[in-house]
Amino acid sequence: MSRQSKPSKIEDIARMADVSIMSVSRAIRGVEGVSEKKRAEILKIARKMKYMPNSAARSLAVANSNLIGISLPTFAADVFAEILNGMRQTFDTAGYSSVIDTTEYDSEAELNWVRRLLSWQPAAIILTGTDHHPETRDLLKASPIPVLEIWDHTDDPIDICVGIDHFQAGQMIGEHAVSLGYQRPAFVSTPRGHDKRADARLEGIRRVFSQQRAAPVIAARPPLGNAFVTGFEGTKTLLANHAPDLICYLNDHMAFGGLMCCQAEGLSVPDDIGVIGFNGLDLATVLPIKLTTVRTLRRLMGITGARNLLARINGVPTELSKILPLELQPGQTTRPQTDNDLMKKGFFRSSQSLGR
Amino acid sequence: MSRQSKPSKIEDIARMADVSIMSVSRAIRGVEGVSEKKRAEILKIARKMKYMPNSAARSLAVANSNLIGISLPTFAADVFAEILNGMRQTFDTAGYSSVIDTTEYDSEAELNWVRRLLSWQPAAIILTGTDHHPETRDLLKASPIPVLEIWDHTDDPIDICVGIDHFQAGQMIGEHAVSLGYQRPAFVSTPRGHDKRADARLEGIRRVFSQQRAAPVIAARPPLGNAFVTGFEGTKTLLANHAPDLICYLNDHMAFGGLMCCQAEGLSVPDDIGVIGFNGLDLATVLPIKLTTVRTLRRLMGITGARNLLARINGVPTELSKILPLELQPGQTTRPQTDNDLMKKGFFRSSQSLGR
DNA sequence: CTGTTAGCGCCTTCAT
DNA sequence: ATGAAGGCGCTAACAG
Repeated sequence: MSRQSKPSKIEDIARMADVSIMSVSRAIRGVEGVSEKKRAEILKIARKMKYMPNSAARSLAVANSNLIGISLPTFAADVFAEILNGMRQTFDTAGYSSVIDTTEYDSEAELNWVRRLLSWQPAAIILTGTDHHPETRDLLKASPIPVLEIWDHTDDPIDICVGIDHFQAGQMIGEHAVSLGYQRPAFVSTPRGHDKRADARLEGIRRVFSQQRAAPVIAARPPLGNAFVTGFEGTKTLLANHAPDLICYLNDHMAFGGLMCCQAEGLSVPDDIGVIGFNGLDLATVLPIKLTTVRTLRRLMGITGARNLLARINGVPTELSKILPLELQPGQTTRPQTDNDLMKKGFFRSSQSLGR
Repeated sequence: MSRQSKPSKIEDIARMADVSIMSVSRAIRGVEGVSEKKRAEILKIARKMKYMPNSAARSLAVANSNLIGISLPTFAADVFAEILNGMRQTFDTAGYSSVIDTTEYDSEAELNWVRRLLSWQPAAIILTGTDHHPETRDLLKASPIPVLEIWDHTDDPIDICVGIDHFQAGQMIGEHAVSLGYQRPAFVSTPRGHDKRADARLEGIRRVFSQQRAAPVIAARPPLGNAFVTGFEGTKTLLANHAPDLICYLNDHMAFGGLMCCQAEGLSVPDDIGVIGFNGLDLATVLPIKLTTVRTLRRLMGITGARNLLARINGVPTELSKILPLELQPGQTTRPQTDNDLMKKGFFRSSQSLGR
């Protein structure tokens, strides 16, 4: 096939339309400074000549671009896919393109990617979490580029952030578990230090159990892998070495793997053991029993983050730090909260009235 | 915070190092033409001055970039995430950045994205499937940019392709089902025309059943949504209106939703009804019974595609069209193939000996 | 090995 | 409303 000899540039169009280069530039960008008549004609000719702008040239001239960099830990988790979806839609309609990176939870990799991305003078950069390589922070702090940190929350963001409070999420789970009377909780997570948010949630649970029950929380840390599988395997080793009456999971996928393991081990949920997930994924809606979990507003998070970031790009003031609410969703994988109901009604008091 | 006054450029470094701009350019790019002594010194100064290259300027000068565009239907499917992972790793280490798009199965959206992307003179473009807007094809055919079509297969790719034969996959499922003696098959899919690959697989199943059993295949097409949920819902309406003895699913996630539905409806799998998935996802490994499915090599597909594409970018000859193998994995969600085993041993013959 | 020259395609600025 | 001149930062191509 005849591969296009040479793409046309605005100069070619200017020559064809018998106008100056500037008129073409203005016409194409849609800025004022050309009569409507001229503009229409120029655009017609541009279309006929299959004109395609050169973003590099434009970017060089204006010292920025319509690229937005997005760094995620991984694609292998619906959670980030959903956040991403919410953002991409917003950016896409605003004319931005997404340069995406997956760090696999490696801050060095993130740093290298940020470096490469900055060379494109992107319109903005989005990072997952608030835990980055110090040089990444320095680099971004020193640049005029808007930065959004998403999913986690901090009082000291690089620029702006939208997320949830993972420690509080852990506390929420802990409070609920305590209110249901659980005594020997466990948490199936990822390798230590791998995911700061996971660690924060575990700390939240621990805080509550240590304060209100003086009980430890056993942490199981299966090796990395598919979430369903790590949930399954983590539970298996956990049950082999301990006798928890409740297992909390890093997320719903792992909780599902855990449920399958309990079933395989002949344990009945919630009679023999309780299970709590995290995120409130759609997966849970098809299960025969409703999963106790914490609902996170992932899509909203993506949309909110994108909106705030766009505002910042356009110089409009916006909230620098936004925390999204969490909602504990009691299900059938934990024991019913009869006692708790009674307590609420004031029949008797328990340790619950102590905490927080 | 003091936001960097003005990023340094190679000219600044040249001045500092007391050499010409070109020496700096060569030193930084790592090309020959500078003495090692000079290079070392230049790099040291560059680091000290926190030099950061300007990709737009480079791109403008050399008329290409190290951006690679990747278009996927959606993130909401592990399948594409896995393919993407395989690719990204390869590209990343080769120094490319990924500009990613999700079309949500809309060819117009894909076209618009391709247009925007082309303005960056990317090193390559990757599209999912072989079914595109005609203008997308024209645009890409006319450009000198390498194009990879992935996941599906065609004899007439835009440029090169790596994928599987979805029609053959359907036939594989059909053959297996026929060999197990199923008579009233159904297929739970997506809305008609939404996903060409889904349609191709259905056709493959239909071909086999019509040839070897003169039996139709009922197609259920639940509205779009979460795969687990659509699998569940599609099965529900299917069972309300028909009495299939086998349900094939678009993918393992939907098959899982279907299994949950069967359970909810009081049907025993595989005694009352058979279930076949697609892809061989890790999810299946944690289920109490092994899912009958077709294994696809998604990660390999990503890696192979990336490798071939890199070769093409570098002008090295590579295979233009690669089909990856499929493997039917018999599981416990379809009835055991005793009869079939007997047939293999030659005890008696059946319609099986007719086809193919 | 080193430096000079002349763009790459577009946009800002300043004339008219 | 229109156009001319100059530059964005970098790199081929050529000259020493």
